[in-house]
Amino acid sequence: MTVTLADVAARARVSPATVSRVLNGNYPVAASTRERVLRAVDDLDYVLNGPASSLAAATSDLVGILVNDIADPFFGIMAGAAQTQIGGPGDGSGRAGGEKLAVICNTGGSPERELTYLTLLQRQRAAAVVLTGGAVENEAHQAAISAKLARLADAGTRIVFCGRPPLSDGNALVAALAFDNRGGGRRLTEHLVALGHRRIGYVAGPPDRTTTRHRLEGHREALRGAGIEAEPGDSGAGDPGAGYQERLTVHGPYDRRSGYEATLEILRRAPDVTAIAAANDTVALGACAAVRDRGLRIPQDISVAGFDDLPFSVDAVPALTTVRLPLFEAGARAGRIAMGKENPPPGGIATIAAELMIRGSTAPPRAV
Amino acid sequence: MTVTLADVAARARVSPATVSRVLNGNYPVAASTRERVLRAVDDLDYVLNGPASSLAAATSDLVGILVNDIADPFFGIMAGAAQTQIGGPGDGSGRAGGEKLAVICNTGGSPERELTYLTLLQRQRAAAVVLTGGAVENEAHQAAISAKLARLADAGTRIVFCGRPPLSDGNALVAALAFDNRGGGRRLTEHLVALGHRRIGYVAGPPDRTTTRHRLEGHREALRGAGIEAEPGDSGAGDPGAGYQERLTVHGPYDRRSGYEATLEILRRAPDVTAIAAANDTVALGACAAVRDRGLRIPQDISVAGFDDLPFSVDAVPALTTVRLPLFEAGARAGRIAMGKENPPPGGIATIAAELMIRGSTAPPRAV
DNA sequence: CTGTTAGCGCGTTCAG
DNA sequence: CTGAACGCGCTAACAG
Repeated sequence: MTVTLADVAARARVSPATVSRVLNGNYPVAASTRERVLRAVDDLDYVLNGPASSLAAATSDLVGILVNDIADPFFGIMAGAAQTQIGGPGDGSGRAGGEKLAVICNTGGSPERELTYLTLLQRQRAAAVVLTGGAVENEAHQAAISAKLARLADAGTRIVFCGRPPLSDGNALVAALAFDNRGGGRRLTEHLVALGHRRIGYVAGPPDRTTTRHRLEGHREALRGAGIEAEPGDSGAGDPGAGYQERLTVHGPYDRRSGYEATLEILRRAPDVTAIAAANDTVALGACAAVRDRGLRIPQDISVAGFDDLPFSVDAVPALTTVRLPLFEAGARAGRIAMGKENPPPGGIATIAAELMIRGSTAPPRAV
Repeated sequence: MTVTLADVAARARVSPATVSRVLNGNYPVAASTRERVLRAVDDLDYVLNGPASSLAAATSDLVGILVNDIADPFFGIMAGAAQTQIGGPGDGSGRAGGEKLAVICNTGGSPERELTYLTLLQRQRAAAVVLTGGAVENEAHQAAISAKLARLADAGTRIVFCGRPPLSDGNALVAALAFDNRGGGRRLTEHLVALGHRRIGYVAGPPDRTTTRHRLEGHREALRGAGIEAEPGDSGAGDPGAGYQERLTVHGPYDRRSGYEATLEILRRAPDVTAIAAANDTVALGACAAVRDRGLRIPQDISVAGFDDLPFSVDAVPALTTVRLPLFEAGARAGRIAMGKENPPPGGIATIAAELMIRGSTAPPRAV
């Protein structure tokens, strides 16, 4: 029923080996022969059997791209960018030549699913794997992932991190493009402090993520630098032992709803905050909604800032002050490294700068 | 170097066939034997060779999900939802049992790349393919796609459309979940008309997309129903032969920038419009920005409406009136159909309702 | 319930 | 430059 290499060979009056050689193109074949073969391919509408080919060659043309949440443009942009470098433009014939099949796998942020996908990719003998976004900070999982990646690399799969810090165990088989989340977080809060803010709420991401931790650390660093850290809350409210900044930090998932609720909570705990920094733009949007629903104006009553500079942030009203991450560029670069089109950064690790984008959602606090 | 099924068999003191049977789970095996085999698998850290398995079984566990633009949450949400139904939750071991590998392929809206991906998926002997979003309306491409899909279906690949109208040639091998774009577009404009708007600008999507056409047709239908269609523009401006509504419609890509520029253009052509309907929410955001940059207020001076009800629309200020599409539900259902967990709709085609969401961005026009 | 026997369709030697 | 033979690792009949 299905047409095989042998059928093509028969029609082109050559041996199967010759057909294979034309198709893979990495072997000298007489022009006239190649012509005949290609005609036969088209005539018969032949499509290479991927599994058979991969089995014989011991490699496949699959490249995996792992993301935490594909519905989030943060990942969509990186993954799409990586795919542009991997999928190849095609030759327009739909015949599919040497292209790789770049495939995006949605882990939902679950380390188990991440491992499962890696195994699936390993099973397919993937040519490369790109892991995007922050990692979960759990020693057992980190170790499991690291071991799995080592085995993949061992089998010839190229591994690239994108927007993800290098493995803590210093696995050198992996090229890593890490975002400067800490620096970005620091500069953002420094900006707020420079405006005159002293009481700044922070809506953090899920507690066990590297991204969350780094951004929060940057925030705290800036506060400390301004001598704000130790400032006590009005004693009598909140946990006695908890510092003011601790009370002003609320963790939650990276979504709008979390930003909304965390902001209400912060406003409840400390009605005198003059600014809210959010872990990312999506969360910031929720924060804005909460601020407005409480009858407060942005930025006159409260400043709000985000992180990532996703496309919609400029359309918030007022436009969101945020930290720009070059998601597309980073994704594309990761894709190129995965394809071997570009060399990994020296030392295997590159830190990608984060740029402060000052817009309308932040302003000096009301006169105290 | 790499451990094979035979190695596992040797260690478990059974035949390769038995190992295969416990791994695939679809054949009776004594509990004690299975136990031994699984232990051997873990001991040896064995990972099934996907290509070999696919070759022998003549099917793979790959499921493709084609999207036009993965950076757009419209597709991200559907694709992510589909993947939840396909990837399976995993058993937490990272060992990867019978799960399918759901992979997202980004076509960039290009029919060539769509074809290429289909070929790649065909080459991999994919178990199923889900095509999401509007199709390009070009007869040659439609025919090519249809032929390719027929061949895929023929080889046992299940095909599901999600948010995409059925093939015009009535290819019955495909299950289609189509959005009621026309009905949604109609109801949206009816809402504007009911508010009292008569001069309504329309920012349409790319001209050759089914989604674009259907939404625009719904819009025109509503105008016609209200007897607005024939209303002439002030003669002397614009193409002599063009009707008023034609002049008020500007096409462009489904992105923010296009919404911005198209809206400026509409405002230039017809400064007296009182409402702008956009082809989708992203475009509507750009339209809002343009309206504001022209010094006009929403909705007092101009009403703006979107389409899709993406998560951020409720956070626009004022919140965006739009048409809600159940993207997640549709994606999940498509995923289930692709997996054979749910039967295709009767006749192979289901139309999914679109719900009008009235929010703050639309209001009656200023007193005329 | 388990072992044995054949291929699945292709890439890659090795000769010519 | 081309053809013939072999085997990649696994599943699917068959037997037992």
